[in-house]
Amino acid sequence: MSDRSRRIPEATVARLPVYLRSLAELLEDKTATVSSERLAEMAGVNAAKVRKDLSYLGSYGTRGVGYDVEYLAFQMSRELGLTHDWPVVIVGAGNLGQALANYGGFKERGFPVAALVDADRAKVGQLVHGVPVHHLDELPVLKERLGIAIGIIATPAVAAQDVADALAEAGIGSILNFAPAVISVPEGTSLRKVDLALELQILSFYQEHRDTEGV
Amino acid sequence: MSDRSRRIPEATVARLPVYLRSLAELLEDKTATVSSERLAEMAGVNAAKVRKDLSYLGSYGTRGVGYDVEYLAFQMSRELGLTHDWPVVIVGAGNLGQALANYGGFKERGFPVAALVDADRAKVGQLVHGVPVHHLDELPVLKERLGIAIGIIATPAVAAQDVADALAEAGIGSILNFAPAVISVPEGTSLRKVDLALELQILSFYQEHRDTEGV
DNA sequence: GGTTGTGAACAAATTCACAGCG
DNA sequence: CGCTGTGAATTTGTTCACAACC
Repeated sequence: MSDRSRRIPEATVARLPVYLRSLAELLEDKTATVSSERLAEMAGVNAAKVRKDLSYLGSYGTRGVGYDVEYLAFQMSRELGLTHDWPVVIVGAGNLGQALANYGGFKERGFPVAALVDADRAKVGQLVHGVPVHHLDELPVLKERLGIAIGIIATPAVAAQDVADALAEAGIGSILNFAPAVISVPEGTSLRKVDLALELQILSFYQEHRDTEGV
Repeated sequence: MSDRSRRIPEATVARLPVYLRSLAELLEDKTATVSSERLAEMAGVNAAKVRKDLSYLGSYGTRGVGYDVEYLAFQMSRELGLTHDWPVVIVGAGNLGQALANYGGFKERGFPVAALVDADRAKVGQLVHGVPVHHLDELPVLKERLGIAIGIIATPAVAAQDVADALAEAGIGSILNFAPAVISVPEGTSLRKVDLALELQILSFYQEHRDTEGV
């Protein structure tokens, strides 16, 4: 019996994109099938974890053979909701927001930056790498017109909570927060955070404790 | 008995910077003491977790009163190795590398960008927001001269493993990888990763499964 | 009385190890 | 025979609940 029917654990969800990236590489190499061992090596985890993770999607492997790369990639894309693009809006047209708008990796992986938004009216109307800057108040309109489901917060920390409120208010149900601040969102809204300096602080800890601990 | 002597769990280490940020806010407000309850609220976790986490650092609280903000902040900074700056080198002077060099949050939190490095000799000698671009081969020299202990990989995915090798070779023991690739590092080197698009892919999953699951 | 610090209980995640199937 | 899929065992992380202490 497969685990397909059960809720997929968060830790597994966070690894699926890594597997998908590995599968994309295998597709480019025209590799037809892949073992859990090989996929584990590519994804930087162990084989048991790969098999357990994939079992949550369904029984898509063949014993004695491995997984069909193309079929598995398709099933995984479907599960992740990556069979179509997700236009995103970046809130905050400062340094970080502009840099993110310019970062090619988003569009490349299915998340085109459809709009930039800022509270500063002096910035409205500008084009940042081809993306127009709108006023924060335009969020609801932009959401409808451009089909935006994900908002990226790239403002200073003090503004982050207000922006999160505005995004939720506009009906944008997924938020990626780059501001170094803890924010709360309404029930039903998904929230993830990326804190660039925080990662360095964690490295600093292990650097300081190098003798006694690895990571 | 406190847990001070024991190894601090990874999950706890990852939260310490969040607490430290909250303590910094309290210091600005001239708040003298803080309860686990209040700190939990600020850090977006629950109070039991705060107390458990802090107990790994030592018994720095006072029953019936709470924690002395300044003293706790000091102890935490010391534990995290944040009592001095950590100059970093960014490898890759493309879009992402330049954006990161320009991101004020690093210097502000004790990680000044001391140098940029690139494999492309055409970029060498340029100044990016005041930071000079050197050739990749200069890594060992820069490491010694500038006291660099942390390297940030901001290259395309294909170059990431080579860069990681070069960083390790140069004796840089902590690596933060922004390239969307799995890389391996020698025993004793600390590695963390930030994959911008991956976070969006995770949000996409929960967006797609909105009816049945929250996050 | 109020709040910490921490064992004990619980939950989540990982790894083992092997039956089951191609 | 080879490799998946998965229960069971183990490890790691979280939460509870209360004794200890100010």
